[in-house]
Amino acid sequence: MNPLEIPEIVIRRLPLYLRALKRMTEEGQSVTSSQEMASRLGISATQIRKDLSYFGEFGKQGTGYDTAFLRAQLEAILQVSKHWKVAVVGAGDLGCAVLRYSQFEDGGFIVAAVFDRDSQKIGRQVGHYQVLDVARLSAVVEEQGIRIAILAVPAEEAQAVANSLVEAGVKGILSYAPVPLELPADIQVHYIDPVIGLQGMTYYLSPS
Amino acid sequence: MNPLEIPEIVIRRLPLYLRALKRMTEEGQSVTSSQEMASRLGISATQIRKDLSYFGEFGKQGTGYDTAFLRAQLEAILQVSKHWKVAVVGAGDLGCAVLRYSQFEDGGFIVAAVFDRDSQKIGRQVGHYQVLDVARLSAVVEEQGIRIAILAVPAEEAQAVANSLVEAGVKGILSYAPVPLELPADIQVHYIDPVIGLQGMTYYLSPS
DNA sequence: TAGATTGTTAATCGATTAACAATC
DNA sequence: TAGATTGTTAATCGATTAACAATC
Repeated sequence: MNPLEIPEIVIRRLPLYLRALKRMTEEGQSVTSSQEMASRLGISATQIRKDLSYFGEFGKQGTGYDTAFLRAQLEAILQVSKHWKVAVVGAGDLGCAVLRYSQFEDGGFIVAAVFDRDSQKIGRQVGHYQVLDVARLSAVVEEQGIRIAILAVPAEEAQAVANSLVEAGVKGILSYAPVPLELPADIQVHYIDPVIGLQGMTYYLSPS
Repeated sequence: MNPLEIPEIVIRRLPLYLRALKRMTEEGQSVTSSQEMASRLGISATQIRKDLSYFGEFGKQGTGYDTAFLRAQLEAILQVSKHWKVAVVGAGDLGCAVLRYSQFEDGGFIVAAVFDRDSQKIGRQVGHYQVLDVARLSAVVEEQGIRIAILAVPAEEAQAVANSLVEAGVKGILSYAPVPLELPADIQVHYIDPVIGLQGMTYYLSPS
């Protein structure tokens, strides 16, 4: 089965399955079922089984799934069995919060470098990292073979920084900047914008 | 047309349209077209017109849309013409970054209270806010009529805090905690998890 | 008028789900 | 064996898109 044929929406659900399985293995639970995962995640059991079936047969009829095995399979599929180096651009409040957020490491990512353009911040220590001059971005990204970046710069700078990142070899960008980036089609981009999330909720709230 | 019939996926795109229109009006652009918005947002022009048509006829054939008018319409539809009070729970790195994030106010939200359970943090000043004891959460949320909360507490505490919030009258929760919340069906929940976002990208990256 | 662009219909495309044989 | 649960097919459901009349 050609991986290119797997719907992106399926791929986007796999990390949720993986997160649930991690928790189960950490809590010592060795077996689960599509039914149980479904009730935890609020996704139908059929959909979970269908999603997994794109990649292989991981369960046993009558029994369910071995949590550790399925977890390892999903980590392999998502390519997070090993850690990816990540560059963080922008050492403001948000960038710093990102640096101190331990979940990245658990999830398969290690911050390899932090950049800012503000001379006030360059050289400072944040968490275990020293903030580097964004002028060195290309050089460091290339040297270290960094493929993933987290963008935590103001909206006005986001496109320019994203361009530099891509030019330096970055293939995936997680952007916190509230602006749609224009990048080559082969670059993976994911946006995080809390305001967009909130505005999608207020529609459903009765007016106050 | 019954608002309940409008697909959620349509509602979720409206904030993106709104954001683009805001930018246009701020830049002095008075007219746009579905075509132009499409190319900015990476969404098809047909889809944008279809989405808008659920709510009315906002454009002029041959001309396009008045940016200020359409912006105002979308703000009304999404109910963000006025500001919503928001409670932030958790005054760690992430909570503090949220407090200093100016986009919320532009987007229609005002932080009305900040809570933490750590006595080290209670009473401290963060941005313009004083951190309150989470024990006072119910009382303050009820008093102030707060309907929306941002959850920035550790995974283990998230469900319990969410329960308190809902009991106190909160109807929408934006959660940064990496755990699926179990809440009544009428409560709006939106999750933000950067790790989930990154793991959905690594699938597509060639192994390093 | 000619050109542009909307709003909408119908066709297409894709995702979800119900049902069930296989089998542990 | 009986009960449980998988993997998969086919049917259903829903979202996107192509096409175009309406009209500014």
